[in-house]
Parts: sequence; structure tokens; C-alpha cells
Amino acid sequence: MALALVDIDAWQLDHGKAVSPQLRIVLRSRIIRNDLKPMCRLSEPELAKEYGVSRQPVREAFITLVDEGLLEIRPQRGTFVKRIDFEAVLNGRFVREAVEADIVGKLAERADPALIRHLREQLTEQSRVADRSPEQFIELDETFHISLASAAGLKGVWDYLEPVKSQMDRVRFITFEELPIARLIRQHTEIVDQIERQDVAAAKAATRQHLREILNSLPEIQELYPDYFENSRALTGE
Amino acid sequence: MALALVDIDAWQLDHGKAVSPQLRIVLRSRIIRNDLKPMCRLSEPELAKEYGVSRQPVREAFITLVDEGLLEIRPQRGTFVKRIDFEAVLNGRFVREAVEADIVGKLAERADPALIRHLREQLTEQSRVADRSPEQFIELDETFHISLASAAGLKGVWDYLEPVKSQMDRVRFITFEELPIARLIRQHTEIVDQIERQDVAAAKAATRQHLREILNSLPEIQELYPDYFENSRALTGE
DNA sequence: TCCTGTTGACTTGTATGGTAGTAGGCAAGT
DNA sequence: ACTTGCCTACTACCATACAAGTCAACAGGA
Repeated sequence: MALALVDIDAWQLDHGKAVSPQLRIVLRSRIIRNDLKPMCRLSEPELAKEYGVSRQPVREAFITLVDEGLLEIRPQRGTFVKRIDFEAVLNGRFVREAVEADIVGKLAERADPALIRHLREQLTEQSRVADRSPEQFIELDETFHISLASAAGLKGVWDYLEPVKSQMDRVRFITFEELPIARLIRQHTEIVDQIERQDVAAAKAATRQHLREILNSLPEIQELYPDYFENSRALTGE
Repeated sequence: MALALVDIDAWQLDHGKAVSPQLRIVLRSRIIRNDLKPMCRLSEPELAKEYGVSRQPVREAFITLVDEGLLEIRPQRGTFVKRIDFEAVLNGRFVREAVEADIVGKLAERADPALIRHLREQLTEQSRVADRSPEQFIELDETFHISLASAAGLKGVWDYLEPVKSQMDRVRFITFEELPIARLIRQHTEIVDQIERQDVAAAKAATRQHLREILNSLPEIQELYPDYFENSRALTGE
């Protein structure tokens, strides 16, 4: 449930704690960060040797990742990193849009000054890393959205969004060097502004537009890396 | 991912297919249907013997159910059916409300006559079983909501709602004999009506109200079965 | 050259044994 | 009576062994 991405290189297994959950997190991170590429084959015994454990914990980690739509186990054949499902990504965006718009709407009704301050601090922080580390910006972006949910007393809602987001994040990490960070920050600012003005409708609209922007690069990415995607036909979608 | 509830009594294990997923489904069904009660202890070896398999598949089924928030594994202590988390249920409702309102909104924009017909057929079907089998009504209710998502071309979205719904369904099954079925059908009808009239705002509002109604009985249930719930303090929540 | 049947090295799925940790009862000591 | 320490019966977790299916390479015959 607590599924933060971890630094793949610096990571090490803690033999004091249970192994399977740790493997789950690191494998999840590697997939979302596009370190393990779509269609890449994952061998149970190979990973077991690599991390110095037996097959069983690896296998259990696999199972949870299948549930999250990141892995595909073909019995007696092999386990593979799932290609990105175009439709799943769009569905994820739909869910996030609906939920986060409502969250922001709730916040706009109250416009708590302390919250506004807190969010504006995050905005300046985002600007600071903007032209330095896109990867770091993604983390701050995540923090920003979680803050919105928490402030609305709906932190638990974010847990439900976790698998939804993982699909979208894979897309972002493929070309994270080209993120239109400046624009994303402007949109964040717009959201905060509208919350502050207590304009519920405008705040919701800004949120929806922002979440659409996130996937603006999707068609482009799909054209650049068609092999990463499940169904290339979706480009011609209605 | 395909997680329909199964008939607990008539169910039997198919030795041709993989065991773990089957166990997952049947255990999930038993928990949601309140056959396995909150705080109930589940013994790995005992269930293994009961279903005539080894411990490993049972364990793997457990892991997926932990992810879904239905089970809790306390290492070296035991595995228990989770009590219902009041907050998780409310958060689930929040997510469903946001998402399904948007779905219905989309439908209201088009108001496809064939869809309207299809939905009205379901409504009469619902009325038919209304005063006969509450359990069957719950299934039809599920069908109704799935139909809405499918019609909007968002069937995939429903997959994301599955874990959300499981929390809510547990509540419904505890007192499913007392479901205000007539009222729920009226609300379904209201939704269809507003879709037909292409009144987007009204359709969304009707959907939201309906989903709030579903959990109207929650405080009452919590009072009747306080042991089933995680945190009884939530009753005084804002 | 092409087709076919077999073999063997893979894979995941299942079964089982061993390890470490927990909880509770019981007995000895205070 | 009360506390303390041990001991037994449990638990989840991990390791390992076995079973069953898949796939590709290869040998042999048409």
C-alpha cells in the first residue's frame, strides 16, 4: 500500500524484514522508471539469484505486480513486463480527473490560508528544480497532488489511485527529459490560485485541464516507441 | 481482474486450472458476503486441507487479498479477516461518486436511445426480483452500474473501481435483507430519466445522490455490529 | 529441401521441509 | 498470591524438491 518509488541503484535488501514486499517495491520501481522495459522477460530463478533469495519471494512479488497490471505471467512460458495499455492509461486519466477535480473542488470551498501557503511553498520548490532535474520534479509533482488529497481529509483516497497512477507514470518516465515542466508548474499555480479565490468551478476546470496535459505527449511517445504499447491502433481512436 | 462473486455453496475447485486464483476468488467472495466474518482467523494449513491443496496456493491467495484490504497478515501470529475500515468505505464512496458521476454525465450528453431501452429493461428486471431476493438485486445493481460504464466506452474504468467497491459491498451484505430496494430502483430510474432528457447536471446529481444512499445504513450497521468495524469513533465524524 | 517426431533445457505451478518468531500454560522461586 | 522463566504448540516466511507444460533445436526420413 505504501508504494513510493525507490532509488534503483542505491537500493539494497534488508534481511531483517520480510523479503517479498521489498522485492515488490524495487521491481515496481524498476518497471515504472522504465528500467525494466516492456516485453522484457523476468526470470524467477535469475532474479532470485541476483538478490540472493529463493524463488518463492520473487514469485510472490510477481503476483502482486500482476494485479497492478505491470506484469504478465504466462504459465509454463515465462513472466514478462506488460506493454503499456493505451486504453488503461486513458482510463486512469479519466479516474484521476474525476476524483482529483472533486478533491480540489472541496478545497476551493474552504480555501484554508495555511494550505494555500503550504502549496505556494511547494510551487517555488518546484520552480527551483525545474531546469535541473525532471526526475526530481516528478517527485515534487507527486507530493503536490498528495497534499491536495490530504488537505481535503482524503489521503486514503490516494491509495485507491496508486495503481491508476502507476500506468500513467510509466508513460511519463519514458520521456521525462522532455516534460513541459514550466507549463505544468503554471497549471499547478492556476489550481492554487483558483482554490484561493474560492472559485470551485474554475478550480475543478483547472485540475481537469492539468491532468489532460500530463498525457499530451502520449501520442508522440506511442509513435516513437510503438513496441512499448499494447495496441497501436488506438492512435486512430474516435 | 475478473472478480465476480461466486456462489459459495455450489463452488468447487477445478483441478485443471491454476489453484491460487481460484482460491482467491472464493475466499474473496466469502469475505465480501460476510461468510467469513471480520476478525475471523484463517489458518493456512486448515484451508489447504479443506480444499485439498498445499499451503502455498493458499498463501498466494492470501497475499492478493491483503492488497485488496480484505485480509491482514500478522507475521508469526496469524492471518485474519480485516475489520471494515469506516474511512476506507467512505473514501471508496467518494471515488465512486466522482467517477460514476462523470460517466453518467458523458452518457447524458449523447442519450443513445438504444442504451436507454437497454437500461429500462434492466429496471423492470430489477423490479421483478425486488421483493423476492435482495441478493439477486445486488447482482442486478452491479450489472446496472457496469452497463453505464460500458456504454460510455469506459468498461476498463470499472476494473479500477473493483477494490473500491469490495469495501462498500461488505457493508451491504451484512444487512442485505434490509436494503431499501424500492428506493434504489427509483434512483436508478431517475438516473436513466435524466440521461434521456440529456440534462447532464441533473444526471450527475442523481448519480451522486444514489451512491450516497447506498451507504445510508452505515451508521446503523456500525451501531449494530461495532465489532465488525476498525474504529468506532468515526461515528462522530464531521 | 521440406516435413515430422523426439529430445532436452527451459518455464511456472505445487508440495513439503526447515527456521525463526509469537503466545500461552505451567512450574519454580520470591 | 505474584512474578519469572521455560517449554510446547502454534504461526508466517523462506528454501528446496518435484511435477507438468512449452518451445526450440535437431535428427531422420520422404
